[in-house]
Amino acid sequence: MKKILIVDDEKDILEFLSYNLKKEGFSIYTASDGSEGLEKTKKIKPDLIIVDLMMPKMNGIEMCENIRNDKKLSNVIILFLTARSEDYTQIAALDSGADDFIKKPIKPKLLISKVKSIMRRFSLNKNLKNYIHKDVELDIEKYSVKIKGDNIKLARKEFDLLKLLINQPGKVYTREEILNDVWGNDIHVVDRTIDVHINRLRDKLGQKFIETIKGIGYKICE
Amino acid sequence: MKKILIVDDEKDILEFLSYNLKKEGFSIYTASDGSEGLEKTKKIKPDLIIVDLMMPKMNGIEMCENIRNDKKLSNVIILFLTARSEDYTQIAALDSGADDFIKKPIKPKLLISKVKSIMRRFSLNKNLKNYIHKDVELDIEKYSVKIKGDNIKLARKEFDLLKLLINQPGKVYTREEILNDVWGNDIHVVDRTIDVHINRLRDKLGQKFIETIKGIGYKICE
DNA sequence: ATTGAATGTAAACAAATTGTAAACAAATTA
DNA sequence: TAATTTGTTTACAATTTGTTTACATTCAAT
Repeated sequence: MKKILIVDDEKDILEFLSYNLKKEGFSIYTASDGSEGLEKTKKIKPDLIIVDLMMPKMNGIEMCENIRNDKKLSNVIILFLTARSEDYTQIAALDSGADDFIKKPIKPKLLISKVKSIMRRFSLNKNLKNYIHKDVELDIEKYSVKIKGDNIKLARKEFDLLKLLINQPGKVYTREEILNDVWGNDIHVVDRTIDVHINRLRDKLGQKFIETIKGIGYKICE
Repeated sequence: MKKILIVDDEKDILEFLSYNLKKEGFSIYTASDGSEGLEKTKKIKPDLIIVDLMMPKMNGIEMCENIRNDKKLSNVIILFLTARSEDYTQIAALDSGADDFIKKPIKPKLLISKVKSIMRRFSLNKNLKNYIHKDVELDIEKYSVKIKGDNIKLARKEFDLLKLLINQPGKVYTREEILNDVWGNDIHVVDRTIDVHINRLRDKLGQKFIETIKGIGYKICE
């Protein structure tokens, strides 16, 4: 289910947006200022953020810039809420990294169709995501892996395995999960095979990158 | 005088674009949704259409498809307005016949130079596009390839294959993608054929120009 | 500390993928 | 039509990748 983070200092607006978007089946998270918004963005990794331009403390623009400067977060979509009186010229000049704008007062129907259409289009190229964790960077489209900027070579199974694990660093993947994801439908392979590939990954990525959880499976160290 | 039709549901953006383009001497027409845009396209026959991808009702892509399917209108140039972080090389809009993209937030100077340059390009020649990567230069119109300025001769399939790959150096193209793009609709060819052509390309362009990603496909080295 | 299950690891082997040359077919050109 | 170029298939070699196995090591529970 798609996650949406809403950042606004006005409770009314938070509730209004939450209500309308929940109804459409999104999972909604909220924050009441920019710094809280940034924190939650890192923790929750939402698919889309709706943020008010005018907030006390860290404002929306700052938050937006912070997110765009963080490679790990750079895939998120950001929509700005703007006051009616602000004209497009001013907003365009900001160039803070927002994807689009929604004008107050917010009309539910418009909001929802806007959110849905942008989600739809972004989800089309979702499988072209890049993952970055610690020194390791992997580019799905280029099938390339970098450590501290240097390219290394992974075999296909190694790449697929890493791609799965790095999806959620810290999450333990059981052997069963791994087999289902990496080896797919009819698995005609002993599960110890995984261990060997993990081993080879460790040789290439460093021994401490992947942790063994005895009796359960493997995970990428946070 | 060149006619431009702008299609967007947001009044602000319509005004913003109108103002900036009128100043440059274009005649501007506007529409606020896809269906109105389609109507006006038929009536006015603009030289260029700027359309927002994010619209409720008939969206930009639909409108674009409608226009491209109408032979009488098919010469018009279409520019899409897209959200900032969308990867425009991937979105479906490309297939629907868009010619180029403008990212939000729109900066007046960029907008104008883009509009002018694309008008110029199209008035000269419809699809004159050249690719240059490293020492290799290919001229689509002349069907010619140069290495360090020296002409070399490629067979047609070799040229088409190179043209595809060089589109996005670094991106891995699977055999399936290559077959679809280079061999087209009904493919009656074994995919090993690709290997042979890759091989011949390597003979002519140097061994290190194209890289094999085992189990996946081929890509041009960055 | 002992024990036993789980995991690490190297080596051997199997399978898959790709490189390459050669033969032939199809298309193009003279 | 003949000659030449281009495209395709095929066979086999070379290489890479994937899997299993056997044995070593680790770890946690007793």
